[in-house]
Amino acid sequence: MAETANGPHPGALHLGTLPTLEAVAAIAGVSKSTVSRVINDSTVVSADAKARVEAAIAELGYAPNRAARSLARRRSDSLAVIVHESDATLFSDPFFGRIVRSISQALANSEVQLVLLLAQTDADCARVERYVRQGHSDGVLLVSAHGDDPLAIALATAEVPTIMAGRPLFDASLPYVDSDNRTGARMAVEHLVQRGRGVIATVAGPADMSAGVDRLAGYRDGLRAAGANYRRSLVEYGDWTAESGHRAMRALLAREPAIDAVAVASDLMAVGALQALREADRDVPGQVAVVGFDDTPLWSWGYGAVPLTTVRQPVEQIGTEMTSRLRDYLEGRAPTIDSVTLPTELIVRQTT
Amino acid sequence: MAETANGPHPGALHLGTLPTLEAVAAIAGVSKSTVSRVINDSTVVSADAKARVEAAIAELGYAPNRAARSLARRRSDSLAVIVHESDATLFSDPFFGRIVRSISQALANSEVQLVLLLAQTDADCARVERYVRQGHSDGVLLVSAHGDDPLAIALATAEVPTIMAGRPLFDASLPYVDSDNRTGARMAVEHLVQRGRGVIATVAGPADMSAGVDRLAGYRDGLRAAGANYRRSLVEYGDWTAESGHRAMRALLAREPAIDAVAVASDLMAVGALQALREADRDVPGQVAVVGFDDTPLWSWGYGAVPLTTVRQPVEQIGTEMTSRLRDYLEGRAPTIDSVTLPTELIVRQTT
DNA sequence: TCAGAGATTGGGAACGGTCCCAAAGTCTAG
DNA sequence: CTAGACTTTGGGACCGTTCCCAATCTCTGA
Repeated sequence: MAETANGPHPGALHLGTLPTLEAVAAIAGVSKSTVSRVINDSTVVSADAKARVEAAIAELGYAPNRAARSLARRRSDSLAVIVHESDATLFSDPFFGRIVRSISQALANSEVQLVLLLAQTDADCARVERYVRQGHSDGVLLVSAHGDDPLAIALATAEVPTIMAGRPLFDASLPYVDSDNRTGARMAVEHLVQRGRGVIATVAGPADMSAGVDRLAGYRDGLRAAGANYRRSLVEYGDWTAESGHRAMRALLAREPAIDAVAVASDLMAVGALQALREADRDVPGQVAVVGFDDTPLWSWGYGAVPLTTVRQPVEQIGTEMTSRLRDYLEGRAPTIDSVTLPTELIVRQTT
Repeated sequence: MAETANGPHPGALHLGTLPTLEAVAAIAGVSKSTVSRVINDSTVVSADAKARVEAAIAELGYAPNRAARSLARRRSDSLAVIVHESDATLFSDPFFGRIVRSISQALANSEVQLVLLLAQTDADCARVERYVRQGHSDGVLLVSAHGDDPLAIALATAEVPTIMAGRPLFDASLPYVDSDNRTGARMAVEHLVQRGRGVIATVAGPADMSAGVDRLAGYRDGLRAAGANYRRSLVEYGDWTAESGHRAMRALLAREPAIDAVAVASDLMAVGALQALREADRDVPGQVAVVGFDDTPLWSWGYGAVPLTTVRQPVEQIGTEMTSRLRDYLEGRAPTIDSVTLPTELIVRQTT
């Protein structure tokens, strides 16, 4: 440490030679202030001065120093994307990747940086919370696996503008962007009813996550709407993994062999369920119809099975919507951050 | 813009109240310099002063302002992770997520931020290059899908310390961390030979990516080592997707129905190949043995098929190794960034 | 002709750290 | 007792912006 502090820093050598605002001012023959005005699109600059400054900027390849700007503006021009998946279970779930990618894209043509913070252990959470609390980023996009995320609660009490992906279960007053899980699940059941299925089961998600809870509620809505013949609900819970879907489907078949349809709360669990059905020699969709949820690109195509009928949720749109809402607030275009629920859509393929 | 510049910035309100180094100094009854020394672990501070400063820091909940520190140190304390996947094909590949996650973890208990930059279009690339060139981050971790990535070439010529995931095909002088694809593929073939297979084909990756090229070379190495009976190589190319694996496997079967083993250059392509074999009524591993490559957690477990024998590459280790090598250089612990090739490992499951 | 309004511009004090340099204090050896 | 070395401390310039304030310049209308 002492060594690097004294000697020149090898990786920072090129930084010293970067052009500054002063240099631009000197070349353009104006003051720092004027250059600053041009950079920040202030209208009170004469066309002449503006042209000279722009020429100088182009000549030098100047770009403002972020650190200096942040310091003066007292704003970091960066947003923290916190991904909290305490469980390695969700490792293979492309949901996180898709969300992060869409946030990144939404930020692409702005000056705002995306600082990615992954939290898995409790120690990570504490570190992340400290980081955010210290005002190192202007706002937070929280992508959490959990309905009762302690991190969410912490951020809700801190004064950091935050928006979540997915409705928090504990009703903090944190704004969120979610997809309409309940209606989506209801549509899935209605579709199964229309196909003439009589005994409709479900593999539900965890009861401590809003996506799990809402999709189960939608399943029940669907049964209720279908009338007296559908009064009996058949529920087994999974944890989003394919194995859990496999296990749940076996349990359902054991409980009620007459099942002729199942609404599964995620595509990945549906993959497991399909495997269980194959092992039980049930033809899909001949004997049992299956609907998934998510429309995960790969799995929905049905490798190792028939292309999956599923409910699509607009994952990318969740990311872009989160980003724009947070930025609208930060940049004063909106007085508050409001929650929103985006529509889901039934995609009929070959398992129903 | 003018509006937010004049009025108070809603999202930045809390920033104004954060404790500063001066405040700490005042409370501890020492100078700014001394506080700075304590923060930066300078040894030339008396135990007494150090204790007082630490007490003051704890009392105020002080943390240094990143922007101010960056400005003074002329260093950003952030690393850019650039993910360049020009092709949405690779969308579902968890490789990128795993790499990013491991980099993040490697950075977890340091003060270094991870700034994520995703590039898909050419415009993205240009923007990313500009960003990096301007010295906004101390170094770059480049995770690229392409062997001849223009971004890589640009960074190689720029003076930004950079390390790549995967050997670049064009031999820029960029350092990289890669896994030993060639040896891995050879081990796969040797294993098939040991199992008594006689006609061993391969589904290769793209010829313009080092992973594709190296794994194909390893396949050929394996055949050559197996002797005269194995002189004939059977190659079809895929593009890492399951569909392409499916297509390639069908083509191989058409060319040579006597195939009794196939080394596939990725697990995902192996999933497609397995599907093709199932459609062709070949029993796996009875009639045809299959080896994949990657050991992708989900697919290797064999949903919709038998658990896949495969070659494991240490994806997470690639991420941590990239990070530590880059940091060793940046912090003056290493004079240069050296490339390294990490060992791969054959994981025998049930498809061979 | 000239006051006053409006449009431009420049000067310079922050912003919150780092780090060079010199001053003050402490100790050892001659 | 004191020069010289070493340890510890404080002062203050500087990093590259932003933005407030005052100065200058131009133009209009009485």
